Amino acid sequence: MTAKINSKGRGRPRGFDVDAALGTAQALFHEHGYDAVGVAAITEALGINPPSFYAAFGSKAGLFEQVLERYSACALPLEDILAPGRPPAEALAELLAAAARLYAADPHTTGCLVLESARASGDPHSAAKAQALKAASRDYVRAFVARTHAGMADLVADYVVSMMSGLSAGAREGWSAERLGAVARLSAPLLAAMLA
Amino acid sequence: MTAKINSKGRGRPRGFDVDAALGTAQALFHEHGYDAVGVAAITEALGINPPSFYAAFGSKAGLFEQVLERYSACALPLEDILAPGRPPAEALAELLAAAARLYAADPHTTGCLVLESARASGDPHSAAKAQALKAASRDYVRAFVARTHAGMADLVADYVVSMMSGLSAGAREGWSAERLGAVARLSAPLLAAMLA
DNA sequence: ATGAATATGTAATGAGCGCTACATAATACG
DNA sequence: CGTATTATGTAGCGCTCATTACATATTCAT
Repeated sequence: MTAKINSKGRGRPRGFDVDAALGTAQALFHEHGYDAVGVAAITEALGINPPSFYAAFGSKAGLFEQVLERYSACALPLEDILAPGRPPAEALAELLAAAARLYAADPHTTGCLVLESARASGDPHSAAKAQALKAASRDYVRAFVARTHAGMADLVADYVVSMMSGLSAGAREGWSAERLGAVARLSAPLLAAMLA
Repeated sequence: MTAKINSKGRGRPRGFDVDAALGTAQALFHEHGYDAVGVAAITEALGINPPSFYAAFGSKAGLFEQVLERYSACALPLEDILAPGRPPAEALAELLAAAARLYAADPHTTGCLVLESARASGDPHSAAKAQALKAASRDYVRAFVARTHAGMADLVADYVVSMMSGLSAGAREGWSAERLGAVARLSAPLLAAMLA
């Protein structure tokens, strides 16, 4: 096993910034999808050659998993929006509003990378990883609701995740942030009624 | 231009049923997606060779367009459910319920073929066709609502289409018809309030 | 029968895919 | 210094993809 203490090894130093490369790859995957982005496109965007790519990331699927985790870690701050003790209806309404804002923020990276990657296209292993991350987010919502409204937790979590998937699909077709926000806002009274 | 009067031409008769082949291709595309289904898989499933395939359908993209139109024509009877004169809130609620039922009816062909194909993956022309069909359905919903509630038509149509996309995404991950139906049913009071 | 028209089977084409051998360059340790 | 270690550049691997030449088979019209 390679120890991979990257900071200062013995050999030739790496000629490119790995973190910046992850960001570039994330943008490419987000804009065009996993299947449509080839290794050649990534190496060309990074100004490197295939061997450097494989030495750093192992494989295209491996890079994509890193990108997925990087995205889901900092894209939407679930921990902040769904803070324990907060009125659940209000928190979930803001979650949908934040999603609508985020999904249409950059016209090059519309929608949610995780939700849009959770399809059975191309590599099944990568799609399974995205589906696992989506399920984890759903469980996070479910647990947040269950603290105050145990009986409604599953149903509410399914509804919120479904609406987020719908917002992501709309964003991918070019719907504006205002248009998505208007749709997201419709769920607020519904959530308030369910979580009275 | 080839006249294409297929019924009785002069040459050698076709050795397979074109309509049945369209159905087989529809099932393959629906289960695995456009990119994941190669021409080889289709010809093998049909028991024919590539030249017969191209003589009958022109290209993979051309076949997919035919499949998309075939699906959107008979998958969900919009004209019946959204019959003019029907109470709009009730009709739209049934539309969502019917979608939930349809999307999880066959475990091999989950979700909506049109909505799931409306992503920018692989061939951009095919994705554009699916997006056009999705937009057409949205406009159909919009026109139905506008007959009685002109001011709410756009917003309601966006909401309904977004929820259908969310239901389709859930179906693709194996959610049962009951689970999808429970989510769909939540929108009924919301629609009733909007279209009072 | 003869020829025009259409479909089929065999086999291959060029392009792109993810990925890798191999030699070379650049660094750290002894 | 020499040597081990790591990264890079060049070039190409085997594979799958959608698509097609080409000759052959089967039908209709004359």
